[in-house]
Amino acid sequence: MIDIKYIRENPETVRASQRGRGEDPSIVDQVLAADEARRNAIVEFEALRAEQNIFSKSVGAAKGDERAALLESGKSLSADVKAADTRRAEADTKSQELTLLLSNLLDPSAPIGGEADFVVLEHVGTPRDFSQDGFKPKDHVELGKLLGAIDTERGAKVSGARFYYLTGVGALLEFALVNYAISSAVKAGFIPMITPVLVKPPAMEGTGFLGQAAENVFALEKDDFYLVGTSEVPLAAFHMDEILDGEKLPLRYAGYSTCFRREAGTYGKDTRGIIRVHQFDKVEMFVFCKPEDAVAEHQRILQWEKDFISAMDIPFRVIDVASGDLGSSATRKFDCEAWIPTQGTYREVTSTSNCTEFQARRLNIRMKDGQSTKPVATLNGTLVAIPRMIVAILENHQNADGTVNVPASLRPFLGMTRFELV
RNA sequence: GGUGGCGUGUCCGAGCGGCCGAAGGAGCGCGCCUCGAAAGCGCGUGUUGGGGAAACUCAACCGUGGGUUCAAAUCCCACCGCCACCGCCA
Repeated sequence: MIDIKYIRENPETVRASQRGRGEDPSIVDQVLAADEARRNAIVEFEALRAEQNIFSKSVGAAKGDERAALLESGKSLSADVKAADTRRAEADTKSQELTLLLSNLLDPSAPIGGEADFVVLEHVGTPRDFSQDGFKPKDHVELGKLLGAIDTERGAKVSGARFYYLTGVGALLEFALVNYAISSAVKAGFIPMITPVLVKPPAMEGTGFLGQAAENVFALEKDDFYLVGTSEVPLAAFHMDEILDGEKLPLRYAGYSTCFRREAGTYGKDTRGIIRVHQFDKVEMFVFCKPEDAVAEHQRILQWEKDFISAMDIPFRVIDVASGDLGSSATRKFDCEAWIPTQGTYREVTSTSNCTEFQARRLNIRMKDGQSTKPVATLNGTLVAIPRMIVAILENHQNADGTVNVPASLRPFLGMTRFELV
């Protein structure tokens, strides 16, 4: 949510931001109109209520006949107050609903455009030249089968398309990745967390996933729960309705959870393998910090992401995601994309967003800063999303015979240096 | 799933129709005392929104949402959460 005061004072900036995202700028004017109506309704209600408060006190003080007479006249006042209260509540709801439709303000340095208009910020490492090694790389599905690591057929049999089993060394690899991720996060000062994956509507709404992203959210309608698509949701909502001590910021959490995604509108995209699946595990970084520190913190999170991928010895690049592809909460987003040999391209493995105060306002998370109380900034970033990292590791570190070398950083966690054929 | 109890300010805890934004205590802040500190004493100490240069003032907030009433922390209903005991269970 954008601060309504800010919208009032800078409507043109907000309109421009909406346009930059390819969203409707006229919502801004609807928001302003609704806000005006809301404020008028409040003034009206408060005036009546003040009158009634004075009246009620006089009744309390009166005795006998005088009191009985007063009681009669109080009834119509009471009805007026009630009506004004109803109007106030309606105007408030309307204004709230409209304000929630607005996406976060755009960082002016974010590239403008759609999914394809990202800017490449840097390349790290060099894609391996398999012709030098004298063999054609196998894709992760094939390698997964040879190593007994991934079973997509049985995943489909049991749960349908985009489901899979991690088996044997595949399962071990997940545990190693998670352990490596959590232990390095703890070293960096993060508080490790295991979060709920079912959340109630306010948590989902507050993090901004029920807007344009709603079609990708699994819902348990019978029980009024949503399945989270990322632990960003329960981590952000962890401090919902709280006032944090400014001295204790930044608060950094590393959450491990399963993630569920409907992947609506991706029919025919990445249907092979485990690049795009309905369920996977992920370690997510989430930070609450002072608004003025958010940009620097965003860079820190990006650095932790780069460190992780580098530790896996995977070549990757960093992109500055374009305005139309940010999601409603982010003011700016950087993705790290790993080189996938059999696709001959870079694919997103991690992503970090600066949500400024957008989520904090929706979730009512504030900080004490000296005398004043104001919303905090929130940021999130992937430390490791398991399936995509497994894809990158298997494909990049494979040998001609189908065995796969284990990256040095993972060896202590796996107790092996190579995945052998089964 | 059953039964009983409970949700009040930073915390503990009283209030159970009007004089209650709310006693008392702890904590915290300021001052006195002291070489300094503790103890002691005095004063102060919630949030949000509106008006005002300010003093100040108006409205809302006692788990959440409804209802009754001229008037609700207080009565009624529903929901949520917590605690205890019983049953069941990873």
